[in-house]
Amino acid sequence: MKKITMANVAEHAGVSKSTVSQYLNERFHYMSEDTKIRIELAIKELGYSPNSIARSLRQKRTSTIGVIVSNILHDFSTQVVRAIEDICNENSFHVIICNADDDPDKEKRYIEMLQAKQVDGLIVFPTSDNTELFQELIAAHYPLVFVDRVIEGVAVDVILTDNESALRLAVDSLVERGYKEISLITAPLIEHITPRGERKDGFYKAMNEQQITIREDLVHSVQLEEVQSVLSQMLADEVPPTALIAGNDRILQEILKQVQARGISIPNELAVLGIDDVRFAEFFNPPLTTVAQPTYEIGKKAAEILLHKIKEAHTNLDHQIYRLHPELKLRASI
Amino acid sequence: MKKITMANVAEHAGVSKSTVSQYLNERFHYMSEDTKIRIELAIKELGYSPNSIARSLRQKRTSTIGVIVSNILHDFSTQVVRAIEDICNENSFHVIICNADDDPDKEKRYIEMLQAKQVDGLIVFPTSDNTELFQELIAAHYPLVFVDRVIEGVAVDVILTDNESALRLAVDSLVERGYKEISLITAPLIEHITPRGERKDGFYKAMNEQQITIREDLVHSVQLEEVQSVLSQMLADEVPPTALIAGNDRILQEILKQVQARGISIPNELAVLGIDDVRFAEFFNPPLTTVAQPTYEIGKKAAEILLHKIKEAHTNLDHQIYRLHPELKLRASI
DNA sequence: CTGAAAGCGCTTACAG
DNA sequence: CTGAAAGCGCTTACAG
Repeated sequence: MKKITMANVAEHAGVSKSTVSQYLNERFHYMSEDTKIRIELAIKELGYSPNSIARSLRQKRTSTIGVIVSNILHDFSTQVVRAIEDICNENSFHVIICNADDDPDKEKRYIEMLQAKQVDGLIVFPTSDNTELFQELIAAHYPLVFVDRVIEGVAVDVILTDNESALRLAVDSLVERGYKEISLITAPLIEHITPRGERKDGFYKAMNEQQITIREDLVHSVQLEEVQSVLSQMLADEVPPTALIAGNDRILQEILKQVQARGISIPNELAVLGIDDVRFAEFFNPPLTTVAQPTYEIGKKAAEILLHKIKEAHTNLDHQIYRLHPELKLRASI
Repeated sequence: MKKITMANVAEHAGVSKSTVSQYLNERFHYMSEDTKIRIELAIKELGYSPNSIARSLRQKRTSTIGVIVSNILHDFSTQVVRAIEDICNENSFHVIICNADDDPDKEKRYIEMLQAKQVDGLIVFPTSDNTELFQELIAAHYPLVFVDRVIEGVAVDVILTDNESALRLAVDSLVERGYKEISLITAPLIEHITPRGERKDGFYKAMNEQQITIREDLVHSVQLEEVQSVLSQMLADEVPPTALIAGNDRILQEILKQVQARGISIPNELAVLGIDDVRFAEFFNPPLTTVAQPTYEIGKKAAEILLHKIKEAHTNLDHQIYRLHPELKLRASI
């Protein structure tokens, strides 16, 4: 079966390619009913389907956007992506998803790949090492939106959780219940990744507001692999923490592994509160109290802003940081 | 910033477009060192990046494959997709992922969209209502591979878990531990979806081999929303089940919700075994025994077969069903 | 109301 | 060793 092209349809219907093209693009202004029917029939009989590659080349747009997530293993990413897809579907846009695995080189290659594929715009959960590349894109008025992370020196719209609020919700709900020896474990700060820093800052602020003494030995920013040992160490302390805040879903999982292995009873022996409303929170034993990020809203907003930029003839360079509000999911682990 | 094209580079370097194209495609056979350097420089100075849309139009291939998953909410899908991406990356292929949400219409639209985008091949977790469309693709020698589901009348390679083995592993491990009142809950069979049917068949076979009487009132194929009521009903029975097999990850979650709500103790009051090694199995309380599908191997095999077909000049129509072996993850819930 | 022609940015056989 | 020319399958201004 050879590929059927517009030329074949035109010939079969006895009209010109231009007319077929008009038909496909629903520009029926002056088209006679007869022509319309003949083209419709020809398309059906030949089983024609248009080549959008050719169309994109000519039109210089692809109706496709690219999404580069920093790490697809976080539930946060999948949920945000889901929302982006919904909004794009509604607007007849397609989405290509790439996973940078928190690797700036991979991120760079994906940006180049997506540019080569002529996507109309980009939503990125950025790493912090491609600042220059991002600046170039912005200088070229290329539609770009960041999610989750603010990069210094990159003047672009960013949509993220209000991380300080998230930690205030967490700390306040623990303090209300009388917890004082509160520990926070986040991923490493060295990489200057926004949520981590903001969550730590938020933690300090909220603790101060509650006038709880912060014990520096209970605040850790470590790699996933180190969570276990940091935790063992803290639990072996003379005055161990009575409550634990997990900075994200994967840290929470590490914590729960140890809780399980040691048979620690939640919340009697240790209260556990996670940032990110993991899927198993509801039916875990006990059900886990979490702070849910507004993932759907973040994805929705990011897609809406990006599509708006794409539709504008000339993207203006205004930009803004949108902090969306998290929600406490009070369950039984604190 | 205007888009730089190959013509600009050629002019800047003082050579023809053909030569630039040769350079980009690393056909250096006869190219003088001088020319090479001039082109290299021109590319850098102008910040040129090739337009792969134009390239694809000319070459009639995109080095991109499409993947249509039946339902992205299953961990199974994400894991298989991850493997597909890895293999494609290694082979410089790109992947466009679409989620059909178990909706044949959506599936059809995605197939058409991906065809329009001229993807070089398709990996599909098929619904059973687009038989004709699939047959057309095959008749046209279009590279196609199915994952997870066999569709009657569609002669194509299928990669899936050996579902009968999966249920034999499940049943045998329960029987070994003395369980006799074993219940199975799967998703509805009406849709003729392979794993569901095979798992049920596998259950019957394994139970017979073990010479355990099958109680039909403990075998259910129901919608996700009905899992709760079916379960309540069974547990209220005079002789309630002592062990429960969840046909997939989402059914398992429904079961665990009820277990949690009623404070049922696992495995003392009820043993629970899930098909699909969910991420929380390891640190759940108690850790959950599961049968893990060989997700990575399935994705890898599917991608390898598809890429092989794409590289063959003329796809032959041989086809085969590959059943890959599942693995029992023995933990503490049985 | 419809068609001929140019052009999107590449690649590739062919000529020299 | 390099270039001129044709063509991939569309869209679009323009002419009639």
